[in-house]
Amino acid sequence: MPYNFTTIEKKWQQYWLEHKSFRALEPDEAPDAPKAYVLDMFPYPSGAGLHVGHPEGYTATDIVSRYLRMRGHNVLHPMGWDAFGLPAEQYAIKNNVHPAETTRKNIETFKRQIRMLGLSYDWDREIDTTDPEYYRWTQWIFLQMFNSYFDPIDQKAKPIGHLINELQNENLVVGPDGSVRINPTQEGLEEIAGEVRVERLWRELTPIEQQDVIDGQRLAYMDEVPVNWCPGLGTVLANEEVIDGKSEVGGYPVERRPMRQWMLRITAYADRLLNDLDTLDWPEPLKEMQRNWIGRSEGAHVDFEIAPPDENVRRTDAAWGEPNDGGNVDLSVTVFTTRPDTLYGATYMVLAPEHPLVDRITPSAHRETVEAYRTQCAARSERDRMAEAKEKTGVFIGAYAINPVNGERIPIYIADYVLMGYGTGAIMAVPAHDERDFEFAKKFKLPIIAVVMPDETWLRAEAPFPDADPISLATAYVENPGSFKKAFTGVGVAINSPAINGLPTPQAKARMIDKLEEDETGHRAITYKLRDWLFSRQRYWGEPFPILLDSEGNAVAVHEADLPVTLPAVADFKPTGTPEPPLSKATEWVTVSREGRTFTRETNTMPQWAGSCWYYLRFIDPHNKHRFVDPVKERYWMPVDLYVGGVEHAVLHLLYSRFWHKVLFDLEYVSTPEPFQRLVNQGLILGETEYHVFETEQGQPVSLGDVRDVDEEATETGVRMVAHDRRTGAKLIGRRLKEEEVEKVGDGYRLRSNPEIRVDARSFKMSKSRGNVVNPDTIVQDYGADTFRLYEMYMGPLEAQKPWNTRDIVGMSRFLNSVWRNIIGGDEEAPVPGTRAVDAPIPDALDRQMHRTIKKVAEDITGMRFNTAIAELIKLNNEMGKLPAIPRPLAEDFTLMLAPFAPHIAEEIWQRLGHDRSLARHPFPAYDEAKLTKSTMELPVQVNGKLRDKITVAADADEASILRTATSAPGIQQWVNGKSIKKQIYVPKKLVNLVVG
RNA sequence: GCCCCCGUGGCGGAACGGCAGACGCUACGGACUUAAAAUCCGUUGGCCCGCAAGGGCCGUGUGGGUUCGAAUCCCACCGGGGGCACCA
Repeated sequence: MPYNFTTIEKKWQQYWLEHKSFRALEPDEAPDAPKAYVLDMFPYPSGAGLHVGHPEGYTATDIVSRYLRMRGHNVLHPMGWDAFGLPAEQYAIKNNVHPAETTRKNIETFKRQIRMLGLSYDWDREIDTTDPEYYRWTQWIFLQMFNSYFDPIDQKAKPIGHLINELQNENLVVGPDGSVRINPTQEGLEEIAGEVRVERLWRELTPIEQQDVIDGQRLAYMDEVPVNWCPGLGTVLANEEVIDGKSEVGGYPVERRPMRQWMLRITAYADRLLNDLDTLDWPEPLKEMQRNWIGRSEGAHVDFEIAPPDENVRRTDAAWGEPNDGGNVDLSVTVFTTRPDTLYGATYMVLAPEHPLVDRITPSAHRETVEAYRTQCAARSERDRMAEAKEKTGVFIGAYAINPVNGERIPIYIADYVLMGYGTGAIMAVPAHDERDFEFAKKFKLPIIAVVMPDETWLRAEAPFPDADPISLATAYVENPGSFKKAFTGVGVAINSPAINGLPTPQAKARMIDKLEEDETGHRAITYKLRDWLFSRQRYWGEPFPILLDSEGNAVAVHEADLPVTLPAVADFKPTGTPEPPLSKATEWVTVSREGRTFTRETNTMPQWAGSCWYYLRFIDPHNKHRFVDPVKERYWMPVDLYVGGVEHAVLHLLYSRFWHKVLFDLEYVSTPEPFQRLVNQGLILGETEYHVFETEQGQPVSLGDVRDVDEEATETGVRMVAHDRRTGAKLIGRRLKEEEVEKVGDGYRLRSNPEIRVDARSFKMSKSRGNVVNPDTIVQDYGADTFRLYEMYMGPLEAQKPWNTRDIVGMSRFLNSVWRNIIGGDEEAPVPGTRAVDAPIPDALDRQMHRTIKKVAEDITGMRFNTAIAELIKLNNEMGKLPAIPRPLAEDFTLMLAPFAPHIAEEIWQRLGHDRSLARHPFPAYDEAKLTKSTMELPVQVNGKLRDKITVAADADEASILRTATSAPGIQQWVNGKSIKKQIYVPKKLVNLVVG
């Protein structure tokens, strides 16, 4: 008779809520308890409700939280809603419901589902990012960024007032591009003799220039950047949402157009975001993803002078194009390279099509072709450019640059394989030693000069002829590297490079940089792939910016006292059809008068990620009306000790919130440089394994070996598998098979009805269109929350990707029923519930096992190895089942150990064992070291590494006697007789290995 | 193309360089039942010898290596998954 999980689970969920069993104590309430901040990535409450992936991570942190509470920790374990975002808004537009309404309903559903799992959240700390009381502080943090700059001296954020001081004191100066840098001469710029002065002092600027410098340094700033604008949808789209120049949704054309957008200066933090990864206890692959995303490259900036387009044309001639600078300014292009050692091999230069210098240096004869090419590039989105990456395109612009190391005139091209957004938007092309340059040079018949000698293996592999003679290989490479199959991009020895000949690549790089710095034609430089974060969206359902714009479009901060800037409750939140955000239609809201002047509000909103950048701080002090978080509480709780969530946020949320946190740290609002000390990624739960046979249109099955290009294809009703016949190329359709139609033979699955035919077996990501989504509601209804929790934790390692298998759930259900039967016994409906617990000592063997289990379960919970912890509990329960009655201490300790995993049934058993208080804060059982060992031990004995017998010896026996016992063991004789024992190995308490020969 | 992770029974998965397959599922056999389901008990990597008790051989994607000893460490290859992708 199964226990009644429905009643029991409802009862205890209500009990926990009423008693606030999981309330996190304030710092002064728990002066002696160690703190633990255990956090889940809070969900976006979508309309679909919870899927089985959510409870995986939530149960894991719940087990850890419950365990730590039982170990006397003061645990902060909160839950909230990341509720701003596009899906609610799309749904709202389609169905004409206000997004606030859908969001409210979705949160309700999520909350009900999460509560039904019995998770030990402190519900008094629930937060919702769309609540004005929450987003006032999101806006407040934005204002801190708006009012801060990144100080180049101390490499940290500081209030903007400090910037003005430093400029006035001339510790900082202004560069020609308006950037701020450290004053290169402490005495003043006039000291740089004979040089063209590029930096300017604060006092040399006009007030308007001064304001521009300030605005240009803010961590939150406005800038004109090219975006994907889709007039059909009336919004900008991310690159991922654009396919073949059309919108993914609706197929409307998309244009690239520059728009004035809010940006956050995350690039200033690139180095710290990179370096501090080393201090974090995060999965290495995830750190690697962030490292790649930041993409730090070391190399050099090299300046190339621009030569006149023709020997006979002077720089002042009209052929230079506009503006005419009178010949007084040197025209030069700076390139970034990671291989300065290949500078002698630079045979041409490539600029990004959008490079600003192109207009100035293209002679009139080439204007038309250049413009045509630029238009062609602009019409294509970044994504298309990547898709067509195989074929190199570009045009010669009619100008030349001078290679600074050898004075060679090299032609300048524009090509879209050079990106304006990376490095300087210009490269020196070294076709012999760069794949892309190699391809481009071959297509445009440009010279290829070898300047690095590859090793012989490479030469032999890539040579155009099968010659094996090393000398002729090397000669051939020097004479004609273009005839080889590809460019040599590895490290070798410098050749054809007078300044560095004979040097291995690393030294050659260093020497070349030194030379460039001596000649003042270049310097050491570091570049990042990371770009500043485009932070504004033309949407309704997001946080409004706390920004006013004056008549010139200059941004002014809203006073802190006027926060929050609430989202106006408009009826019309649909896109305007122009780049104007929907909020611009809220005319009353938009116009603001302040101090006698009229302003308009910024009508863009913040992106989905804003609210999640700092929510972990608000959980610490969710009801504070005066600060975003109280500093005393912040110091107590931070950092987050354990953070669990999916890997999909690796370079989004997890990078963004580290960045915000560092800004807050620099401004001394938080006490730790990093927010999340330990992070664990839960693996994806896939749908049940599916079997497909591929068939021709006539229904003829084709074996998997004769099939190629297996893929998925969307249909009106869902998704199907498709493939092509390897020989005929005919299209094949996958037919889903029932499990019993399939059998495993050898290394694959075959049709039971026709073993000739091999079939496809795999699991897919759960998706609505595939129809393989499992709803947690059903599982909880059929088996109960405790069984559901156990099943998800027992599936395998938390981090691993693993397929769902409903059939397996019954195992956990049986386990809990068996526990119930063992400790409680027969009828749980009895008026005075009895138990099978008796006051008797635990039998020795079982006592040892119990102590081993306590040790193992405790270690496994800390190490997040829940599957093996549960296996251990099952084993102990199986042993308990063999007893006529359960000794009370065993029943109690077992129940306490089970509690973090299956809290409802554990509480119920605990109560029936005669306790009138929840076990939530009852001490977790402790194990006795002395009970872990036996007086005798069993040792395996190997001969030549193969197991041949086992011996039983005293636990404290010495090595000599153990070896004596081992060599004389009965099962060993036949293997050593007539042979000499060459070596005896005894691994203490592990095994004996005899080497004979 | 580059980077990262992973290949163990019919399935999910255990195993500080030291007894491979813990634990669960499935399947099979048995008990209970008029019967079925549910439940409970037993067996369950493959091959071979033996009536049996028992014993032997082979086995962690493939091939090599290090080691007294390798699923575990190293090299190469094959297969799967993920990330980045014209990043100079």
